[in-house]
Amino acid sequence: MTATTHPAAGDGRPTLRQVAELAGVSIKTASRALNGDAHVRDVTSTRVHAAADQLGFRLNGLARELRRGGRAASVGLVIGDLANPFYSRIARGAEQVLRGHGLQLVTCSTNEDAATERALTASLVQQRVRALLVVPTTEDSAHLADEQRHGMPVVCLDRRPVGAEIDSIVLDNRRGAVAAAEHLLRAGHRRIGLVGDFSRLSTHRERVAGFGEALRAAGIAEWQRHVRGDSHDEASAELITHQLLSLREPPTALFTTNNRNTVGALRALRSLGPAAPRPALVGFDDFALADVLGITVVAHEPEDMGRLGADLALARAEGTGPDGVRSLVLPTRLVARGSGEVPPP
Amino acid sequence: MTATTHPAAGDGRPTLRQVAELAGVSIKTASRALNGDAHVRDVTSTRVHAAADQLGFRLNGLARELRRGGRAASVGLVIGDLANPFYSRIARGAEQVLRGHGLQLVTCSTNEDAATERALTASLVQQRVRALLVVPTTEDSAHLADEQRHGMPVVCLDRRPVGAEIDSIVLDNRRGAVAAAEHLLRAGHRRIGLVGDFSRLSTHRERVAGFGEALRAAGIAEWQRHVRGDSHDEASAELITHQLLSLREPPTALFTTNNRNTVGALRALRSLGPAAPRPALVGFDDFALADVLGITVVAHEPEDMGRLGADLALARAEGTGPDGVRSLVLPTRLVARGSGEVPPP
DNA sequence: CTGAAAGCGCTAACAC
DNA sequence: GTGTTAGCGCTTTCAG
Repeated sequence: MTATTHPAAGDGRPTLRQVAELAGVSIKTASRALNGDAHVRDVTSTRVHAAADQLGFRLNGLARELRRGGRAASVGLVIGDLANPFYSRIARGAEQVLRGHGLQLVTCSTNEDAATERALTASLVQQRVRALLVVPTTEDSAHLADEQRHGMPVVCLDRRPVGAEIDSIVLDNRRGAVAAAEHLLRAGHRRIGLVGDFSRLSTHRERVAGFGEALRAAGIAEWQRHVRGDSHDEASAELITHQLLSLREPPTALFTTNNRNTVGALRALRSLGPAAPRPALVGFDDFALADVLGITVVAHEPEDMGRLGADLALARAEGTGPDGVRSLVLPTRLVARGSGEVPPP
Repeated sequence: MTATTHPAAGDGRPTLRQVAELAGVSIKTASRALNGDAHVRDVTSTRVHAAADQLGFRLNGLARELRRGGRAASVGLVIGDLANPFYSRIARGAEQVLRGHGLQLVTCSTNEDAATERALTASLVQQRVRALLVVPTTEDSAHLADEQRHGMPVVCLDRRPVGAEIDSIVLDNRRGAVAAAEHLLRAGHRRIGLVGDFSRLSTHRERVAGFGEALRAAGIAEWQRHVRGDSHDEASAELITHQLLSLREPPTALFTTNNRNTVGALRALRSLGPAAPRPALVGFDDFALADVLGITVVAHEPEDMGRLGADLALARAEGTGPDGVRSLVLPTRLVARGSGEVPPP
């Protein structure tokens, strides 16, 4: 009595055993042949491959990886929204590196929700991804530190993990913001509005800090008057822009601190009509058609962040990473295209 | 002699056995408790959970899925380029559906290369994803049909599989193109240029067919004179636009058949300078800032394609799919924003 | 060069 | 309610 439990036969796929039987060899020889092991006679190998092709055999990666150490052939990427070009470019960069290692990328969008982030990372850990690339939603990265402590390599992208010793790759937000502010100051602006992201994000805080630094250095003590935060989508950026421009003394220039806020601001400016005076504009993050629209931006390469993040994460996974916590800071560059060079009226 | 082979101890993660030992129960009871099985006394369950938390235990998904039928808790998505918003919106839609089923999305970019597509799908099959969502690169979908024959659910998105009985979800390309062409004809244009994608793609062919249909119906026999193809990136679209506009009798209107070609054309138009006569423009695919730029487009919802594709693929995976091959065609709608309503000079 | 046996971590079946 | 046993499909000893 074989007592064969048939929980669900994979899919209709044959197993290595069936290939071995058809080829008239042991299961181990079949394995060796299909894995390109040198210690197999050519004739044998050929026969095994023929049998495999005939049956439509594919190694079961789950079984293989389980036996080889219980880790999946993939890496997890946890981001805010896959459809935001900033994130999808990070994903693209990571994917490139992973492909070179025969690994695949599992992408998850958090919608910037902390609970979702925790659920997704837990799920990825359960799936035993080789490493975790995370754009953390909140400043509470304790759960990431936890996973790391239990052996899961974690690299934070774009935003710094707070209160946790975790590798990170972020932009030089402060200097990028300084460059943007100085650019506008140089054009003669003294009242500059800032349309910012969620205040809890390190990116936002660093960009505001750089902005304030540059304005204070220019003798503008009341720089905070036109600083707004907590706009993470185009609609709210549009609204905030309208509000700023409706002030008694409206800003003559705007610094929008992410790509969605820049788009929202552009939408607000357009709705003013062609006659209205246009404030100067500099945006953080480059975006599609910024060149066509002539928008001056603080540009950087999200792909690099993804690539470097994947490199570092894989090094950690293989135990070849650097000692101590690594914190990379990537440069930005100001690209002048017209909108930031307009003088005040 | 226990002969314990230690190929690589997962990561540093404890196993279910260790949790069971610490809790003083059998491994099966531990399994039941952690899986929320009803047949466990509350006290026992609590003790098991406490032990699990203490050890930082996470079920090994690989082992679980292997035992439960050899399929991974994920679905593969094979697309041209993750960083193209059209594709990333598809991914977003698919992800939403999968999350509802506790599954994750493995995204792979082919760069529109046929060999890469084959390699990636093979790799996903080996990884035993539950289903495959593919935007096929070529018209040779034989390898996809193969996988399907061996039990892997496959759904083609955006482009029709050729010579293979595979489910697909595509846009109503013909009618979208007809709408675009008629819109331009209505504005008075008779010489309309088309900047198209790779000729091998069903999307391209259907869009050209609809375009030709509308122009012929308007009595324009020589409609093919200004039709160009094989432009899949912004740079080549820009070049082709320049060439079209440099003809002795240049088109007075343009139909760009995908988002990248529209952007390329816009770049070309901008470089003409503000004084030059602007051809009218209608683009296939909506895109960010099209509203701000006032570009008339044939719009549709890529997220829907991803969602419906995931729904169908999962239904197939669970054996609850419809009989026969399913071929869904999603509608498009023309959004007039100015660029398509300009009359000829 | 080839094979037999053991077991990765988990769950299904069937006892008790 | 709980435990025992077998085995998912593969690779890794170790023996020939």
